Amino acid sequence: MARGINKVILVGNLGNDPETKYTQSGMAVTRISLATTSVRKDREGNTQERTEWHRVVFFGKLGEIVAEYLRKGSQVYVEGEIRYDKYTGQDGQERYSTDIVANEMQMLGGRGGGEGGGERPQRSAAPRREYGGGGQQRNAPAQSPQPAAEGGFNDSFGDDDIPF
Amino acid sequence: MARGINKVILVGNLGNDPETKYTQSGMAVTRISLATTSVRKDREGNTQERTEWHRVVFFGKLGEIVAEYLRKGSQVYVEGEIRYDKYTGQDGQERYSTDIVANEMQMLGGRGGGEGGGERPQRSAAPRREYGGGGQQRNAPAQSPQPAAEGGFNDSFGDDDIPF
Amino acid sequence: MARGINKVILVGNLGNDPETKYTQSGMAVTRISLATTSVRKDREGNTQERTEWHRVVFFGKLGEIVAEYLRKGSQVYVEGEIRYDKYTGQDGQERYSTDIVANEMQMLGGRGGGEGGGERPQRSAAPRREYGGGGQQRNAPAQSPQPAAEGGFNDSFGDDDIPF
Amino acid sequence: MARGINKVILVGNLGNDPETKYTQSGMAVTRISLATTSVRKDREGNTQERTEWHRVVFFGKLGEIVAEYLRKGSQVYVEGEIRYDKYTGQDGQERYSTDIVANEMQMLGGRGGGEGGGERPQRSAAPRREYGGGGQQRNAPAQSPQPAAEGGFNDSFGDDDIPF
DNA sequence: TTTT
DNA sequence: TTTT
Repeated sequence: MARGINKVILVGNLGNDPETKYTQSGMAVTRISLATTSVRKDREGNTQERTEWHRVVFFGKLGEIVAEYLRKGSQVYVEGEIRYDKYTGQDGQERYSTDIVANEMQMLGGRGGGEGGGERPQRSAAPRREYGGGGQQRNAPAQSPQPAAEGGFNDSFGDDDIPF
Repeated sequence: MARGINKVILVGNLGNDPETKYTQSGMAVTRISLATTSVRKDREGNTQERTEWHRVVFFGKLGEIVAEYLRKGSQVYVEGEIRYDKYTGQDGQERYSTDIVANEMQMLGGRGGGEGGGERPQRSAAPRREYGGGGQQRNAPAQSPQPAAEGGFNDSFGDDDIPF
Repeated sequence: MARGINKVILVGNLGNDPETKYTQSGMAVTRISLATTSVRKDREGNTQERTEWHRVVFFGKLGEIVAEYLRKGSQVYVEGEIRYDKYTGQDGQERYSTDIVANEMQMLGGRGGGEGGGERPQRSAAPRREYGGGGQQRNAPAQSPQPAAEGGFNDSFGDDDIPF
Repeated sequence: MARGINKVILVGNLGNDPETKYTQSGMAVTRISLATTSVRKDREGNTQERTEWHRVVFFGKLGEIVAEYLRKGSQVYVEGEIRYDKYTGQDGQERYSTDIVANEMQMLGGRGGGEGGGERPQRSAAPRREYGGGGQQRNAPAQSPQPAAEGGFNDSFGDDDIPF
């Protein structure tokens, strides 16, 4: 029963390799620093460039995938939500941090990115979701404005099962 | 291993009450017609208004919630993906349809909307996702730019469990 | 020549009335505090609720509209980008802040929100965009709440002008 | 005074080279066919893959940029809105089409994509956006007669001018 | 700290 | 600080 939408969509490049730690229960928690640069013209007509560095955190399976496939320089699509935290530093001072808690990730560009591991294939990841739930299979070819069409997709329920 | 992002975000009002049918396996499939109106100025400076009517479909539990809580006139936030289908009409002609397959929904405005059922409380719904997975509980107060802070939130793993 | 996408979409309620100040050049800068609440189940099955308070800032005309139409309690859709700032406090300490710089806003729910000014009509606002740019006008027929399709829209260029 | 949000975010690859035509008034109208592939597991645990082919249209300056920099195979981020159209075919039959009218585009992967033109640098494009709206006049960079997008940063006012 |  |  959420009240509100808190959604972030980022496309950017990693400033460093991902850093992964594990919780006591063994869950991966991977962090990346993601740059997004935007450009605008100021009132004098000069080009102004500004880069934001996002702290993005991936939990669980997603964290493992990020750790394995992303590297410094990798370009990535991330979807998640903003989380603001307050904590007390070692000096007793209150500090604030802002993180993007990712729930979807997609590698871009077809190459892993920077240096090593570049041979990784492009892939994406998100929490599994089951579609449909009905009976037999249907073959509903995708609409393709192009000659060659895509193969059928399975709605997981047969034609007779479709109520519309 | 998806290749691509196909994401739709809509905020609009229902043109009619939702229509629900059930698959043979008992899964709800609820459809709504959702209006979004945009306004632009043409080059003559005249205001141009245009309404798009989106066919949105909700499966399973989400379909049941939509059927129960939304009515003609209800304002709603919908997130989903575009699905293009091709089928053959009774006249043997090929036809195309475009649907938004919803995976998240949130009622807006606090009132159900139109006529009946208006007493429904505001609520939202999306496929359950489990967060974290670690051990004990932590109390990580939300960052509040203001004096009074938010109560703790449970990351499902204790402080000692947090690797950062 | 931007490199990256930095996009935030929020739906939430104002915790207080908007606060507006003006730059020396007379531009409005309006700030709101926007709450989004999410709910998840922890691994024990307990419902966990957490509210994020977003600092959202609106510049210029958008800032004026927000100041005029939104109130404490108002529900609103906001689109913008994340901006991280670092500054030095009066105590000489470095501090960080995170803001959502809004570029689109839409009032939700049909009522202004909280207390006064509730009689405001629902409206939205965003930087004006010109559509089309071509020749004559087309007719923009009424909308049918039904079948997916749309009647004509005014593309600001005549049918003969449409290259497809 | 829009009522509603109609937003589409796509990341995909072009199935063919872009096709550009010009209106009588000389505005570019460029179309691409963009593939997004998603994967899900059906209830039998089998992997199901489905590709949607989106018809995306870019007007004005954005259309020119797409025509120049994108090629078959290029990976691209697109933001826009859904537009449903109804028209009458040569056979007198009513037909429907669905287009994504883009207002923002960003090339991904650093390489143009498929075959020729691969040497193009990565870049992005969106209609210029002016921030603010206050006092004197700012320099308003040329506007493309087209869609439009959002605001952004570029505070265009000095530090002393910032009221927060 | 990335990327161009 | 909102909202439910």
